[in-house]
Amino acid sequence: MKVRVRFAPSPTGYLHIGGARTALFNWLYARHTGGKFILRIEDTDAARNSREAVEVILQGLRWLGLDWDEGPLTGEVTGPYKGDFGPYFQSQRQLQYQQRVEALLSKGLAYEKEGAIRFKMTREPILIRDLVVGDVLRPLTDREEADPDFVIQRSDGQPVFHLVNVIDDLEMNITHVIRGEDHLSNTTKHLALFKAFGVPAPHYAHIPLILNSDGTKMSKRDRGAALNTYWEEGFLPEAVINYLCLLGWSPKDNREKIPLQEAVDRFDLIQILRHNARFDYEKLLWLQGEYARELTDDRFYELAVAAFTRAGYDTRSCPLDYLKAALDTCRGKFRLFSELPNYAGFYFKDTLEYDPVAAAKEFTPDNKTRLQLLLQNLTSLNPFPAAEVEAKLKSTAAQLGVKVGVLVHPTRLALTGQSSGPSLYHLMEVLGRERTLVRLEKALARF
RNA sequence: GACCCUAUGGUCUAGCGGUUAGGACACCUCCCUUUCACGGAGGUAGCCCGGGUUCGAUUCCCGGUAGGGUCGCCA
Repeated sequence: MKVRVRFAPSPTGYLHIGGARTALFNWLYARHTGGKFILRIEDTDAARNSREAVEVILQGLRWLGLDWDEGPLTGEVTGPYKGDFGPYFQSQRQLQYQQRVEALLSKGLAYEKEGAIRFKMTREPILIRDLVVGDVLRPLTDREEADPDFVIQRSDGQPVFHLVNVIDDLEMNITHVIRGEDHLSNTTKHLALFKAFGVPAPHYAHIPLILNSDGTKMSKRDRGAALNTYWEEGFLPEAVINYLCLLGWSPKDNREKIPLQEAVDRFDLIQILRHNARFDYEKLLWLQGEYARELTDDRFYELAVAAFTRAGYDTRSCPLDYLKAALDTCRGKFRLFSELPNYAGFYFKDTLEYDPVAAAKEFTPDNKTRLQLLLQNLTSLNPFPAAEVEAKLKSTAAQLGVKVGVLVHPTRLALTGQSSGPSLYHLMEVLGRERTLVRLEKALARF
């Protein structure tokens, strides 16, 4: 039988990083097996339902490159979708749920109480055969012992999660349910429902959760919990995907950087680890740097401009040659695109603010004399290529009898306002003779 | 409270009935260098605890501890 897996998020207004990994593992398994990856929106709770909330999920998956074979095409609940098992919004499948509830009632497997419909739950322990966790025999808890049955339809007529989840998996012919381990205990309910419907249950694979770096549960407000913050901060989707692959799964060959296609080739459910993983932002950043260095020029420019725009810079109004030359000096020097405006904003500003700590250290009487000489020597340089600038800077240092660094640091501060940045000689070439001289003069006035 | 899952450096992990327990991130030192970053060379740091099985347990079993999860007319 062809593998059919699904990712079934609830539209809560954001896509949790753990949810993203669940989607990724489902997607990997579908692509690995040549099966189908289905997106289904669990919007049974009308209060949470909004088009925007669904769009957040769709955008997140699209950004990561996790394309779905069946599911909604827009966030509109009654909108277009692809696949033969739709609609893919639970709110649009009320009829199916009604019929199933009727069936259970007529078979005596469910009953009404105080307006709600309750399912007659088995009293016996249920065996869960999990592909990741192994065989789990789960008896009832003490509370369940006291009242084992559970509500499948609220008194207002709305079906409840456990019910709709099972019915949809059943009717969409889902073969493998890959979901967070937080559902492991609930699986007995689902197994009992499948049995009541007289159909075999899908295979289950409960994957461990992602925790905060301090080991606590990652909730909505925790740093890094919402997927959209990653693209807002300038992360690359390939870095995020790669990192997520590494949480709970390993290619087992001591490599960390895994091309997606290779993950697809090698992924399997039984290799998934059984313990929770803590989210390590630093390691994600490292992978980000790895991928950032490999970007094509065009993509690099595009992401860089987006970052500047987001930070309020109008880079589009400056000459393309200048823009590209400026960005070229930044390649490989930073990891997150959100760092870029601070790193290289000096290219696009008329007035610099000097880092006060660096200014106190570099804008000294001794350095004033030195920069004045440098300014004088540079004035004669025209044109202004990096190699010539470098030679001039070094000869000036020699003339002053100081190491090059002594001259470099105040010069960098004068030209960029900062104590670190792109290669000084190259950024001077990009700024050009005029800007460089003006900035040196302005800085000298501050001494 | 009951039930379930889990346990290799700070973090992600590889691994095994006998290994100098491997890799990566982070951290520290040094080299390279105009700063930063990259790169290169080193380094600190680990099998949760207690029993049992065994000639021998990090590895298998049991117990404890710790962490996580579930027990909703939330999903």
